[in-house]
Amino acid sequence: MHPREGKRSLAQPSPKTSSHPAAGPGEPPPEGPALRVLSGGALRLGLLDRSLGFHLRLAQEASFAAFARRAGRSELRPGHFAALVVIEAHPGLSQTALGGAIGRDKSTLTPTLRELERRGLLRRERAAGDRRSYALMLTEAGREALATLTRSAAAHEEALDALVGDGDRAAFLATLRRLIAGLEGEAR
Amino acid sequence: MHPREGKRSLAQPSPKTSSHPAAGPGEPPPEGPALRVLSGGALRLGLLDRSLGFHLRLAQEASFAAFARRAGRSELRPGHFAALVVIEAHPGLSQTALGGAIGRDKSTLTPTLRELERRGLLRRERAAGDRRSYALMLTEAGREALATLTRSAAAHEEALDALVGDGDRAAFLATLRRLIAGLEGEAR
DNA sequence: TATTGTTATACTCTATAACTATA
DNA sequence: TATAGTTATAGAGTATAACAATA
Repeated sequence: MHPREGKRSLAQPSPKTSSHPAAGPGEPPPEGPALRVLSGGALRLGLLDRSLGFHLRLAQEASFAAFARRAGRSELRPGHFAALVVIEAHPGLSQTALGGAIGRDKSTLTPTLRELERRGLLRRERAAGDRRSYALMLTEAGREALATLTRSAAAHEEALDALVGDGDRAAFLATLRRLIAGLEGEAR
Repeated sequence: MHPREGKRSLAQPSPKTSSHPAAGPGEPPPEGPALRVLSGGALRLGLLDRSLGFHLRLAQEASFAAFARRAGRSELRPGHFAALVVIEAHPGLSQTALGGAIGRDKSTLTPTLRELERRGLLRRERAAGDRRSYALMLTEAGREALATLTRSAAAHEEALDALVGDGDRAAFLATLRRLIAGLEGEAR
């Protein structure tokens, strides 16, 4: 597929927003680069064969790829989708607040929001109390675009559920949440 | 921190190497952008709250971040680590083969390998039978650097194991593998 | 002074295309 | 002609810094 796919840019450890892990200078053995060696079955990697982190990485990439296949060719990229989701959930929020929610600097959102506005998917109104900020809200077209995207997402989720298995879904989700919470706690 | 951390670049659907999922034009709702809303606890996202794909994404990012914290400040980035791992496992392989294994174009590896060579971590010898290609192999320093990185990785794995729990580790890993295999199969 | 959003810049990662030297 | 590796170029995503308008 395309260039820039779901790679994970790993950078040095620096203080970033928060979520995106960037790889510090160290490096992410388990998550590291997208070693599809294991999955592809071409070459084998000793150490990584049993690594949870590595498999978590592969599973996430595979899931991401599968979603991308289903979503098809809309021109909405991930950043757009994220913005739509959060704005729908929190109509009226500011650009800075949105950035905080999805872990992006406000300057990063400027082109994204402008594009969504250009397409008529969102409206920006100067906030009543503070005329420096904009109150973001979806237009009807924006809600529709999000709904379409959401349907693709639902199909994707069904595929994941089928692979995980009904009996294991709850446990699997619980384990993921445990990892998320535990690792975030470790970070602080 | 630094700019560019571990972001995930999502691009449009174009023909890429292969593994990296890149987000097609559609978009990856679940995996999409790094919505740390859920985790951070700031805002809430309706639909994504129960999404396996989304949690997979968050868990992977958290794991990645945790690894980066442990790995510390070596100057080896993810791409470097990946190359070292694969070369150690397959001494003598060519640059093109390495690229295939980790899902990167050969042109992408040129600077990475040059850097590793410059640091004395790997040697490139013209292949005996085919003088167009190089046979890649780690130097003693390269093996040591990899060992250090591996130790960080091991500590990271222990942390993950602890969070997952002894009783669930096998099941969790099995589920991840099922997802990986199932989604890859779906791709073909 | 501090904050919101915009603009100008810069940087990483990755890719495609074209080029050189082999095959 | 086809392949290995290199170089040139491009593009996506993100960030920091500086600026204007507003608090």
